[in-house]
Amino acid sequence: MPNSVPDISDAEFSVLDVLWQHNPASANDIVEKLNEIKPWHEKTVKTLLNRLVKKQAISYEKQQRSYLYSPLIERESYVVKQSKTLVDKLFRGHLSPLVASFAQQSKLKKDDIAALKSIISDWEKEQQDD
Amino acid sequence: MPNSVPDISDAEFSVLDVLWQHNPASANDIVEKLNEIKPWHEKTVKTLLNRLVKKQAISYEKQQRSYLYSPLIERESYVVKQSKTLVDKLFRGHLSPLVASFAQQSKLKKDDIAALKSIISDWEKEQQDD
DNA sequence: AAGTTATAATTACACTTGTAATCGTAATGT
DNA sequence: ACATTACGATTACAAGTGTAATTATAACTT
Repeated sequence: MPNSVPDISDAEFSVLDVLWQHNPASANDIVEKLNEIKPWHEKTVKTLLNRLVKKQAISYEKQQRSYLYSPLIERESYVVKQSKTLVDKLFRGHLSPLVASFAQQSKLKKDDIAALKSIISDWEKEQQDD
Repeated sequence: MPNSVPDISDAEFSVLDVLWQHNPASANDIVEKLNEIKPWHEKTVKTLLNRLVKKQAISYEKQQRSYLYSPLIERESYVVKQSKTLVDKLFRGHLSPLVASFAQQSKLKKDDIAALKSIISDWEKEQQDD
């Protein structure tokens, strides 16, 4: 069975996101990195780490006195799951209305357009191959 | 100040989504409609309606003994806010990686592709106009 | 008018989340 | 060896959520 991704709260996600960037990492490494962004108390971060361990989202390995943490789930899996959940909920599974919404909000940049074109042409290429 | 959209839980969203489809509606109308999808007790739905009223997401109008509820926030506003939140969180504000992810998961249908092309050509047209 | 009933309002209660503080213990300094 | 400290583990506690049950009240029935 592929990747069953547990529910992860917003605060927990921020911790995970640091771990995805570099791992394994000690609690202190994570606290330091996080503090560039979030003014969270060390104790808070440790709580979040514990909860992530309980949820089996991360693992640790004892190293002397402290632990080295690593992600157990991949960012990709999480991203795919969350994206699908949102698109299903808001657009009944269809992606294009989301893109249209961004377009209407002028949230599309030339980079995005170029990327979209490339995605489309790849998609069309693959259609032929089948 | 434009639409300040309150935080809305998943269960509350389901109720709101029924109201967006047809309003105004009585609590019973909503319960009935919702029960096509969710096996929720009438009491549960009433609780959710109350919470939505408190959050100022919906309003009501007394009609004889019961109330008629209507949305106070537009679905569009909610959708825009949630979409932006997700894209900011997962893709640092860039939409195209989300589309790429869907493409990779084979979640793009011909309809989506056609819609995307149209969005792109509109976008390009507008660039000229400026 | 009194009893019954349909509604809304209030209360309940366990679980999750944000945000730590405190406790126990193993390592470190002196 | 003993005191201090640096960790992780346990506990805390209010707000939000899911999921109703109970209570108050206004309307309908007889």
